[in-house]
Amino acid sequence: MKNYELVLHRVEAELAAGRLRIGERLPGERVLAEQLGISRPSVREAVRVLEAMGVVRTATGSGPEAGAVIVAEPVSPLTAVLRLHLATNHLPMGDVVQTRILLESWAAREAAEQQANADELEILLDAMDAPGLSPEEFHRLDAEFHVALSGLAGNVLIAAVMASLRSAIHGYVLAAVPNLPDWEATTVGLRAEHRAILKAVRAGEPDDAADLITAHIRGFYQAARLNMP
Amino acid sequence: MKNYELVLHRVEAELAAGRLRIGERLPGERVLAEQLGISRPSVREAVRVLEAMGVVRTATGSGPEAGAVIVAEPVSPLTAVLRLHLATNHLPMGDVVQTRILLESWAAREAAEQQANADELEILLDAMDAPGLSPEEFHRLDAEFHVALSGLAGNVLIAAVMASLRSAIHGYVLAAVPNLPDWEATTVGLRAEHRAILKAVRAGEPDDAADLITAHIRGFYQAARLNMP
DNA sequence: CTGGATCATGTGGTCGGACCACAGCCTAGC
DNA sequence: GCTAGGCTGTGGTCCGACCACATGATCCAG
Repeated sequence: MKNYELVLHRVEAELAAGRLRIGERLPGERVLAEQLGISRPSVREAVRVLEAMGVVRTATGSGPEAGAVIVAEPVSPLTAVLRLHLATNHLPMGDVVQTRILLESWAAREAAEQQANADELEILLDAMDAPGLSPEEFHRLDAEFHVALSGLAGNVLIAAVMASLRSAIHGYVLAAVPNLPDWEATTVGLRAEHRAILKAVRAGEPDDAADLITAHIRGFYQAARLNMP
Repeated sequence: MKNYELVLHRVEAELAAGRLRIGERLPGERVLAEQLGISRPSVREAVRVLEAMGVVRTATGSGPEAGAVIVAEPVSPLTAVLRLHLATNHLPMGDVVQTRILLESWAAREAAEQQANADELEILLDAMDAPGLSPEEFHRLDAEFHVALSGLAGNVLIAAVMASLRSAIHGYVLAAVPNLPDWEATTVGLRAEHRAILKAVRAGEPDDAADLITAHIRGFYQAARLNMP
């Protein structure tokens, strides 16, 4: 058992027992080190891991905002894991796309069935109609649209995974933009597809919503020649 | 920019560029520290994060197995993230169950359509027929069956997520066993359902396979009173 | 008495150096 | 030629120190 794992187990146990809640602060690194009988560097390694896992947020200084504060931020660690494993080329892009299709078509179907409030989606689509958007800006709004749509289904795990997928592939998608024959024409098509998806969700047509978003995702990846399932 | 992030970015860049491949070793901590102009503790914090992310595996000693070796192990970090966030109670168990149903029914459907080789599943089911299995042993085999089934669809991301979900909830499921009215009777039912699922996959009946596994998962969580969607 | 400038305090961030345990390699001795 | 021992390089751990930062108490001037 490595020393820093003592801290990880301790924190996880206290979280599970409810003795540590979101918004509260971890004991100081020096205190933690003395309590567990280990050195401050070992504690720091554990805190770094917790930070990477989205469980704490560290800040210098004093006051209630400083120190290691318990948070619940599952998106950034999932993003980091996916990005790193995409970088190793042991996570095929095709599998990511397939997963997106599965999650998003489910979410669209659920959103349509629940007649979820889709006003936020419309704001994003309006923003995407602005002329002269750079590919980077356009894709960021596009990602926000897809993530927001996934969130409508009300499942925080699936929403987090979707947000992570989008963040992780952000760079790859932008790098593939030059593969597109005509960027302007592509945005026109994507915007129209988004509107159609929104319409289906609002109309309460689960099958239509799911089919439209499946075609939307598949179509883009084929056009951009990001290798496909 | 914190110092240890220098290492993370460096490693991710080298992975993406193909200069670091799986099985190769990271430079020694002392070397890395000097190359980046930072201290060894900072390097160590970064290595710990990479280890937690399943990108490297560290070992002491000398020889090709020692040091920080590049690996691709996405399951353990995903498991850790899910476990920690389950511990914070900001990840409802119901959402996890819903996600399982979505992923596993998809995987069962795919496996049935592809007529994937399901021999491994049968070995697991035979092992589950052994009399006198403890709930812990039974559930471990059960988890293996579900993960193996998810793997048949051939999507490494979905398989990794499924494996993580099972590992993360392992403890919670075992803790819920006392809620069951009759453990022995439950195992009889679960085994029969597993056989039915396997049969549907082998028969190439995607709809049946998906429906059976959905009912299988939902039924167990309702019986064990792990809160449901 | 009021208000702003200043310092004390406690936090994480970083560093250098030191020592240990471990595993493989290499060499000296048989 | 073979074996046993030491050598070397790896991560694992610790100590002590200093820095940067944000806060809040304190002090002094008005």
